[in-house]
Amino acid sequence: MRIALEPGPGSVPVGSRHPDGADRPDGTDRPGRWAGAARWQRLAEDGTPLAAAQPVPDLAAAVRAIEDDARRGGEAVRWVWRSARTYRRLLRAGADVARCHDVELVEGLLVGAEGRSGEPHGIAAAAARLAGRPPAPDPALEEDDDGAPPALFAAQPADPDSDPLATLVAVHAGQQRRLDAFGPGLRLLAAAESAGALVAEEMTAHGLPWRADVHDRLLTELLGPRPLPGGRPARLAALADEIGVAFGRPVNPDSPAELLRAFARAGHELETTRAWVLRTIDHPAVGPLLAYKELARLHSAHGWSWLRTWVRDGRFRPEYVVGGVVSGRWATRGGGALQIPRAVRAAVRADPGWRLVVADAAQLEPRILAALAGDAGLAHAGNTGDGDLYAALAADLFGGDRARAKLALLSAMYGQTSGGAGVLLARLRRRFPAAVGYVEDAARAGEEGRLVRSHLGRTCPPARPGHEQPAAARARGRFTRNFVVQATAAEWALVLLAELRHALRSTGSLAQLVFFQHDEVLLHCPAEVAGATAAAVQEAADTAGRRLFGASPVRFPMQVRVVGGYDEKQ
DNA sequence: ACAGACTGCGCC
DNA sequence: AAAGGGCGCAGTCTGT
Repeated sequence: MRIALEPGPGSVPVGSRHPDGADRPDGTDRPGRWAGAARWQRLAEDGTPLAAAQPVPDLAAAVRAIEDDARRGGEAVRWVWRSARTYRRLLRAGADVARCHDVELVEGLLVGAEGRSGEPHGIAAAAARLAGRPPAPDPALEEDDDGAPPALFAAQPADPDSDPLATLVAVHAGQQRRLDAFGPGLRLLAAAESAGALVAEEMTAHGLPWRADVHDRLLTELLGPRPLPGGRPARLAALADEIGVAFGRPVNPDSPAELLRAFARAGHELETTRAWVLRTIDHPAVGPLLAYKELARLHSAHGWSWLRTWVRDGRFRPEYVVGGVVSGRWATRGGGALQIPRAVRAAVRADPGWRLVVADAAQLEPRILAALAGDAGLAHAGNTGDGDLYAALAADLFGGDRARAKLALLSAMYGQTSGGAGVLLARLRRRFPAAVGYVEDAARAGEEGRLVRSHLGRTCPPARPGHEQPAAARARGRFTRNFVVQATAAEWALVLLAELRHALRSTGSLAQLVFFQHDEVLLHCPAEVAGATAAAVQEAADTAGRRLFGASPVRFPMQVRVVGGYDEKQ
């Protein structure tokens, strides 16, 4: 059964915060009541209403009751809501759910699949689309967390369709019909994307354990003592001085233009000041400049000001944007969560008595390609030896040179041909014609202006006009070539997350999903369940492989570490 | 003063 | 002949 849920304007969680206003140390809020005009309506699987809409006086308690009943063997429920903002509010009120249908995320998938990429996919636009009205640009659907109503409903009080619950129910039913027009893949993707939204909200609520004291110590070791706000750390100032001395006059190392002029005066005409270019020239400023660049980046991107902004009560809580990237990868808003540099990963530490389970999919993208293309040879290469696909490939085809094997494979998936990649690619093509042919077909589709789709049906947005020039067409080909692999890898990871979450919930595990980055998951769990948690991750990976590719021989091994700190090898 | 483009680099 | 996919972020530069 499904239940469409609309918290409605003005409903706010009451008493859900700790008395002092802070989150509880375990990252959860105290269960609270949810006052306001919440309503819900029971639906059949196809979205048809089974009963009249009902007001729900205490939403969080009501949701908890239904979920508890399902856990005890009652009917399973899939909650239908407008967006994960509803779930964020439920979580704060102390209610979590097993399954949902996220209307705005599904609308995004459908809009793309129907060849209308770029059209808005908020509920207002979805309702307009359903009614055959021109898709009005989405009003700012941003709604603050404490429940200010979105402008959408406030703006149309007289419209009978402005009943938010009725709109939700109608759009959801329409989505069920539209999903029928596509294969089962898109349905699976819709469910996985929705589950991903649950995971994302829960990960933000749990937070990634982050030791501010360790981070501060690392920064101090590398940069010198913490400077006054806005100030430049001692180590950076010293390096800037060294650079000035090397050039014979002060140069701002943060200004590429100044650096180019300074190098030109010294007889080095450079195109850019990228680090790999600087490494090729012989000048006394290069050493300190490279050191400066590395440390300046650490300071500005993940330094003390980042720490103060993003870490509270021992947790880093990035906001994940599910499906925020065209390929379906997640993005994050603020905090640079997907670019945590290795240099500060030691600050990610499990609580006392707890462990981190760090799991990443080994060589995910080539394995995805093998499965997508049905390339038995490449699948076999991934299953030989100790599971190192690149090493197997190297032994088989590249005289044991793992680096060249990796370059060849990545070139096939990214469209690179420089650096000798073209020759390696030719060798790869002869050995794995299905896999290489698959990405080359995708590249050709892009060059010819056609659309490509992921395995489950996420559709790449069409090229913008002006891509008729050869250079642009080739760029488009590289994009579509990569899209089919990256987007399918992203949906595999999404299904893994959904399966893992399901497994943890159904066993009552205390393990928490706390971080996700493309092909890597971090869990935080009591030490005594770390082994079981690690096993659950591999099981979820296997299940994800079967869900996407059925009986494919391709395996998806996870490299799992059970550690105290994110930087530890094991 | 502000916005947006550009540069360069972190992660996958 | 040459041709490297996807992001977010901070700082500089440019245009208004």
